[in-house]
Amino acid sequence: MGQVRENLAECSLPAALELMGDRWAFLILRASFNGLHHFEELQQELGIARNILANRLARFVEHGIMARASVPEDRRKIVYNLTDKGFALLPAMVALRQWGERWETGSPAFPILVDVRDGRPIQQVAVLSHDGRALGKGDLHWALPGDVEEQAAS
Amino acid sequence: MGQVRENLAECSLPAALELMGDRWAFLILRASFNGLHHFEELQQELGIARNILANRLARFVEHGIMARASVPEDRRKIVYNLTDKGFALLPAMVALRQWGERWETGSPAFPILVDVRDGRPIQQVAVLSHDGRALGKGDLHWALPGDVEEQAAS
DNA sequence: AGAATAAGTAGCGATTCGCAACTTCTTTCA
DNA sequence: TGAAAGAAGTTGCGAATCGCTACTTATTCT
Repeated sequence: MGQVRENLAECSLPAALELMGDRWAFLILRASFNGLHHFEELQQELGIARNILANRLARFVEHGIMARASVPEDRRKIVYNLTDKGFALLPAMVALRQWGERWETGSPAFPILVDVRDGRPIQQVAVLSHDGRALGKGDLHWALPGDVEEQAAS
Repeated sequence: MGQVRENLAECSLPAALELMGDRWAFLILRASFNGLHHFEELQQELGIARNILANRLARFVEHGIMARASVPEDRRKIVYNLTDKGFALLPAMVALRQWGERWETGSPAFPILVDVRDGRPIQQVAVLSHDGRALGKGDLHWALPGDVEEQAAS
């Protein structure tokens, strides 16, 4: 861990943070995941300023994590829905939320996410090895292309 | 999904975002995870403004995700190290990075994280059911306290 | 002693945030 | 059918934050 100095500029983390790296992005995402799809709903529930919300929604649409559609039955209304790309942020959001529960609020914070099939709570989001072991502080290191292919072949 | 309207105010996500919800927080965290522990190292590698970096490090220390210590051998130097609380943000960081790789940059972005035991790459960070199935778009819903205890007893 | 290094701090212009009021289009209601 | 209300923004403006550069302080090297 830490032997390889990653080139920070070419990494995908900055790209992700450009979109999601502000105080509202994940909250909007979660609200949408929670069934809020209209501008006014989001604005009132989150308490976000209207211009900021408008700006974020536009950026989300621009970046393809939300789709904007007007409602035929009521042409005043606009529906914002998560795309697959937007839904793919769920693990990051859940990880952040679980971290907050464990280390900040301390409480399990209902309602919780459960598997719809058996109603059981989801696991802690974790970094797992290829065979499913949870990897902790000393279990990880950075590898360059050559190293990995070599190991995969063995 | 979305039937239960979560009380957004009492959730732990805002608490997490208060600390990590800006463009630099996760980048500093990753740099630290990557073996950068000094002010000047972080500043030069990330290209972050000095006052902002100082401010973020102070906040991280204040919130207990980093520990600040002076180096006995060279008393000019200060070492910043991740605490367990800070390390616990790794799943969120990796999830974000993997999302960026998959949906933004498109490339696997070396170096990659591998299991130190067998050198194999880590899995995709995902939301898993109690028995380890990856849960997707339609596989989740929100549950209130009563629902969950009921299911757990069965 | 003098120069260099590490870790900040201070000043200041530029950007972003957040609040409140206003606009536009559409729907409902009397 | 005309007036009021609802939905989705937009605009203006003061406050806070960001980012760049220069400066400070303490320590170490030569």
